[in-house]
Amino acid sequence: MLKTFYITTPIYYVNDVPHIGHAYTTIAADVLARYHRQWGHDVFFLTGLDEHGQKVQQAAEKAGIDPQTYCDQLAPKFHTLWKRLNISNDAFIRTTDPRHKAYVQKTLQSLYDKDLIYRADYTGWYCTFDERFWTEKDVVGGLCPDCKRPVERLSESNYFFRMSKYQERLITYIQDHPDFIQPESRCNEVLGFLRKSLEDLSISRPKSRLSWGIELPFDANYVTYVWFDALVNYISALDYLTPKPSFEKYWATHSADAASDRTVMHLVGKDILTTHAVYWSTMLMALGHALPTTLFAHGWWTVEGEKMSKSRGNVVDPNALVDEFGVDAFRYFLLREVPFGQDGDFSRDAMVGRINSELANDLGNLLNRSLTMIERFAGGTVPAHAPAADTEMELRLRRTITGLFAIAERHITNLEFNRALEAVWELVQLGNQYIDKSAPWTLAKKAEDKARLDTVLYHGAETLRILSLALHPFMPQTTREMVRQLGLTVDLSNPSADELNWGYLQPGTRVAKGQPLFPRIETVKTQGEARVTQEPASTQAQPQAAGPEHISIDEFKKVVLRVGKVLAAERIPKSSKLLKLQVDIGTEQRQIVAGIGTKYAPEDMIGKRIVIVANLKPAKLMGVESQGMVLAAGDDEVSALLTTLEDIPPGSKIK
RNA sequence: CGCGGGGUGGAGCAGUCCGGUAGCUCGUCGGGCUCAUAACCCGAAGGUCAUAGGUUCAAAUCCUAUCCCCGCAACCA
Repeated sequence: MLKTFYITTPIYYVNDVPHIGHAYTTIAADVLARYHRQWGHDVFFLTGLDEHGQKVQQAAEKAGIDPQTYCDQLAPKFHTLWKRLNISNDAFIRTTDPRHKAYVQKTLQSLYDKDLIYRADYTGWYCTFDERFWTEKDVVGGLCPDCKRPVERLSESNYFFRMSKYQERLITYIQDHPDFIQPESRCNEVLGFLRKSLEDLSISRPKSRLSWGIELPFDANYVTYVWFDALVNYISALDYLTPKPSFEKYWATHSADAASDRTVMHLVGKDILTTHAVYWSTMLMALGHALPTTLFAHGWWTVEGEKMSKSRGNVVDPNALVDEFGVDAFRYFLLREVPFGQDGDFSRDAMVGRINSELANDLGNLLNRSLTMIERFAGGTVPAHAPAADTEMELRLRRTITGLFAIAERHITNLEFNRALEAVWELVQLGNQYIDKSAPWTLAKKAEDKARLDTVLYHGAETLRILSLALHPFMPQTTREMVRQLGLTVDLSNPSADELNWGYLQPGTRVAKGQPLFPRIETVKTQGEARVTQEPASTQAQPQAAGPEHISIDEFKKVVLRVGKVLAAERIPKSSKLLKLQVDIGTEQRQIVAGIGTKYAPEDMIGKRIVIVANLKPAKLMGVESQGMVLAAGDDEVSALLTTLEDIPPGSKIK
């Protein structure tokens, strides 16, 4: 029976344009899909968008359009990017698809009928932003532990999925299937999470506060929780798409055994591991379905050493990178640079380094020099391998080639893309060494070395053909160009058995040398340091908006500023930057907490005249009351305190 | 003692679980080659493996303590 391989990315939440993280998961999934197709497996590769929920509703409101229009506008950004990145997904689904909605409702109804969903009253702290309730101990200082926004006390009647019922079964399952959740550290994380007692999951939201969702089939006053809706996509798509991918084929009959001929693999970012490992797994148990074979949580990218965030304006736009470096260089870099389960750093220097050294110098140059020699020394057609002319070098090259696919298979099966590529590059290097040691340019000078020359040229070309096969899942476009230049018209995505073996390349094939695969990216040398031209064009790189709007003098007068003299100062324990100041402001003494500890030592502050906001509402910082605010200059970090030019008495008014 | 990750030749990393010649890529230096995208190949230099103790015949690896860095959290009022 044909092996099946069902691979999914998360369906991405459409509250923003796609960034490098989306591209990363999707490219990894694409490599796996292409790899398995190449080996003749029956692959279904699903990706799509998650379009319901509060955040979409809010984003749409902000944009002044209805949620569906909002989603319709954003969806093409993803869809188009996947096309540009040569993503070979079999379907691109959206949760606002009526067929998906119907399936979710069917699912909800069946769980309700089995009494696995029940209605109950719940009172708790609710965070609007995250659309979830928090327990008493989670909520610190009235703030959501996740997003730090204020939570509100809310009591409402909701529908709950009996998730707690499956806790023990899930723990046992995970322990019995060590390959289910990967990498191992993430598996331990999930088991750690499951040590706490699992509660039932609220899977409804009253329409009164959230209408943008799928209506519960058994209560029209509610829509379903966005995660319930989203997770179901992994099975709904198999059912409703046309032509029907078939749930029976890709999922129902699969066993959790990794050696089975049915594989179901979810790739997710580490941030949504729990949702998948716990919510989705228990949902599947309740539905009576098998769990996925593998749930792999990959790492996150930082950018130039910093966390990527919209506020920092350093969000990497995959489109800009493709524009500048090309699709395959981008795909290659992401998978080569960092082990898939770990966090990694994206930097231009690192990317340019890999492109120049590995793609241009090693791989591209190998093709270029090989073809040039075939043109120059063999009249432009692949010469025949003369077995009698073999040396230990040819044997070694062929041994490496023969072993390559097995090594690559092992690494790709383990999702160790970087290792698979390392293994391929060993062959690239061996190819370059082989040419150097064989020195065809010398052989070409003597007629009696003709057989030897032909053998070397043939081995060079055939090595490149094998390389194009091995690299095709990673760099589909480049590898097609490689075989084109080798004079072949093969379909790398669906090779015949012969093509996978040494010796497929026929003597007499006319090569078609073309442009270098990867032109070197020239850097500007500045004081011995390699620098590349420019930072990537950021989508946010707009000039600072014209300053804040004007206020009236009366508005300014609302702020009471006074000169104060610091009487005492001390660090607040366990705080990195907070100082507690006792300040004389003439009429009284104030205790002020200031975030200036990174710049000023407490002893430096004593006796200093400072400027404070005297009528600010008191607030507690790390449990310490602050009755005012010290004025200081600086953007992110405080760089200078304000004081007065003359020594005037504390309490003096500032106007 | 908030949680977590980390400190290994100039840079970035592997090795640490299961003690026993410190490895890879880039960079540097020297050489070779001239088919090739100033590419390729060969060789070399360069590390008291954060620090201090301890266990051991033997420690980057195990134990203890300390210092430093980076995320996250708590705080720029």
